[in-house]
Amino acid sequence: MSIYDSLNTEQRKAVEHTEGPVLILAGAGSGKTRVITHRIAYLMDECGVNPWNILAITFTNKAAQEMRERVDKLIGFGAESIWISTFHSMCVRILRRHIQEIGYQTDFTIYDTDDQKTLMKEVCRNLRINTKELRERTILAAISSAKDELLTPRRYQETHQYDFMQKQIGEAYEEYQRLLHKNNALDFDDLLMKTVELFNAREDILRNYQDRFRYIMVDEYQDTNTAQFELVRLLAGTKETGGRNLCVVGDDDQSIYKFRGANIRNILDFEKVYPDAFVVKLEQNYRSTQMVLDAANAVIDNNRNRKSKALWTRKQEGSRIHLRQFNTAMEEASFIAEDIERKKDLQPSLNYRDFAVLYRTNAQARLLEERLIMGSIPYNVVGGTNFYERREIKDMLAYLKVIDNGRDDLAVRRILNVPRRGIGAATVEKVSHYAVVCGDLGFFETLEKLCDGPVTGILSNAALGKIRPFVELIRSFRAELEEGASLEDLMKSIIGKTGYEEYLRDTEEEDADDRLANIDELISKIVSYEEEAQELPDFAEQAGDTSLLTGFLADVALVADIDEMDGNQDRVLLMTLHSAKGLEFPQVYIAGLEDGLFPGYLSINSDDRDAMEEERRLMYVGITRAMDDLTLTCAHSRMLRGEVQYNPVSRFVTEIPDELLDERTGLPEFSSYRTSSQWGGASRPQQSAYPRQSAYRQPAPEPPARRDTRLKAVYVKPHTPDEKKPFIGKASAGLASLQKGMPASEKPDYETGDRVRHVKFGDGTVLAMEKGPKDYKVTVLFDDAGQKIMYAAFARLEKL
DNA sequence: AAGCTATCCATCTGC
DNA sequence: TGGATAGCTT
Repeated sequence: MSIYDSLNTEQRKAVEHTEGPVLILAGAGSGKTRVITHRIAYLMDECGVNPWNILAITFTNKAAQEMRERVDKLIGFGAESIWISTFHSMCVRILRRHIQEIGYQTDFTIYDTDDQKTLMKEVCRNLRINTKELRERTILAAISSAKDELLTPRRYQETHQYDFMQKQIGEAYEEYQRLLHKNNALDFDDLLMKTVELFNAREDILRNYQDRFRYIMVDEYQDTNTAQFELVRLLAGTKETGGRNLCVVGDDDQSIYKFRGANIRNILDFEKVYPDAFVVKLEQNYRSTQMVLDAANAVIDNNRNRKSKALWTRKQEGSRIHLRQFNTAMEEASFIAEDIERKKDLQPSLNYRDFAVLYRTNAQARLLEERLIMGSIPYNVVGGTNFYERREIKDMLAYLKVIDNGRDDLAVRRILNVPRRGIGAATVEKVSHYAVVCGDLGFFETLEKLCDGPVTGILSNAALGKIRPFVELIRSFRAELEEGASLEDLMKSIIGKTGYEEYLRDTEEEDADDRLANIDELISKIVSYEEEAQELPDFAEQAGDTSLLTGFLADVALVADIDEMDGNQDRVLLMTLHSAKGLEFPQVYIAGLEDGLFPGYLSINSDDRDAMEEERRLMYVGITRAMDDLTLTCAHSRMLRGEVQYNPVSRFVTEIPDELLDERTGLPEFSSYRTSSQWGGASRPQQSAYPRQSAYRQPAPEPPARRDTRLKAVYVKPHTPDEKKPFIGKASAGLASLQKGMPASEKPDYETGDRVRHVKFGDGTVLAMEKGPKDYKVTVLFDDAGQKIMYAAFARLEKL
């Protein structure tokens, strides 16, 4: 009996067809990851392929990690030498070794969306672009699409010279690239484009990688853009070079990233580019009930531009799709919270982690959060405000960036006056001007020159007196690093020497504790990065000849929201439909199903019919996340940007045949909804008289009274360390007060003197515990790692 | 230099 | 609604 016996016929074909181009059209839940992992195992076990000759590209770091684990389980050895990574981290690895060939330094930094915006502001200032008429974001979007299509500034200008605005964009693009280069920085799109550029410039380097990656697999192929396609095409090579052993896996029905450059033609035309491609369709679904699949098929059937396929399952028919409509978004949110509890009561085997609530826009999370908190239901929100986008984290990272790459002007300017050093805009202006005069020196370099050299007449002595300590400070950090300080030590030194903690406490007493906790969290991320790097045999190879710090900063720049998701905690998960791709849950809610919200008004008003088709694919992705039970909800009115909006029921709901939708069991007051005219099966929602009053005037069902106490009991259960994350994102700042009352800040089950265990630091003794406003601050003396002060909620200490 | 208020205006989705 | 920013005050 072999590991391949568990595969179905089609899966097995896909696994065993190892040579030449292969296209696997894998419907949702058709065991795609199984196929890829088994294929890798097959290559190594049966075909004698070396693990280091295999490259597998996934969409997220999380997927990469999971794939490595699964391959590891399958073959037991050698999996660590396979390249499994995302496009972006693969490009970073390659560029770290070779980017000097195309004129950058190997310790380049990566700019995130925020940095891009800051840089673009400077571009617009330099070029006197009126940002009222042409917004930075518009320019950035245009540049991003250009890069996705591998258009250089020059090529862009050649093809966009007739329209004034496009001409301006062309110039902005050129200037933007100049500044990026000056800062030795790349943006996300550059990572791909520069790698292609490198391969085109240096055939020998390309040949090198072609020789190395004899077998290439690309997951989520429907979401690749032109640059990614080109990259893969180059690496796969020809029969002579590289071998063309390229296997792509995807589902055109799940292509949902057009807005970020994904080109659905990549998958639709794969057979045109590779006429000899072997094509396999995986249509058997192992995830969902027939009812869910029927709904998904019915919806996606309205799309014209697709390869036809139909999912089927051997799973039971399942219960019908639940559809609930409410007056307001508040009621909708309440219902979801209550329904989760109701289902758990009905089916005690269900855990919180079996539930996911999906929505179109991150803004919807807020209301849902509020109601979940009110119901004491533990949850996590995926995404929204990324951890690394928080101000205090960006400040810390900026220090690290300046220490690492003195040419990153943005970072220097960010921290120059943080904490306050009395260095203001006037001084910055003078310094940047002088930098230009000196022939485009870096900002920090200029500061150094002003401090060290006998330059006079630029800055007042008062200003110099403020700048000098800053320059010295950065130099001292660099010295520490050179003398072998760990990144952890460095971070602590930064906090200590800058007085960042006091700065936070002085300026924003309100959430200073949250922010400090975030910084603690950053430190523990650094610690685990350092540990992992030490364990990794080929770290040096990955990093080129750059430092640990450079590596850490790059890693940080490339984390996606979904990478941070922890599915192991017993919590309901809230996330956008986009983030949900690739995941599955027994119980799924899709909220906010209203025309104007989902599909969004932009796609409704768009001339491009494909915009609507993309929304529909998103709906398809949402539906197919459900294993057993799917609940669709919508509201007549919801508050959007400060005003109440009235939207008709989503057209996607009406695309689901009546017989797949349930009777409103248990909630009789809702049964009238379905009988109103707009719920008539396939008929389009009449965009008619909103708001409609009479039929919908019923209050949200009251929660059963007993619920609260019972829940709290669950919540506090000692073996369920369901701590709230101390940080409260911008998006949910208003929830902070609600959360304060939560049992989350319950006293930990250990006390001073107890022995405890930490995931990273090992065992230790609690020296002190101090109650902060939201959480306990615990001081622990670890046997190996020394003394640490941490927040109880983060530390996740386990009493021994 | 830094903190405050008034005013504008907009954002879907994310590496 | 709330964030970003311009312009004002101290």
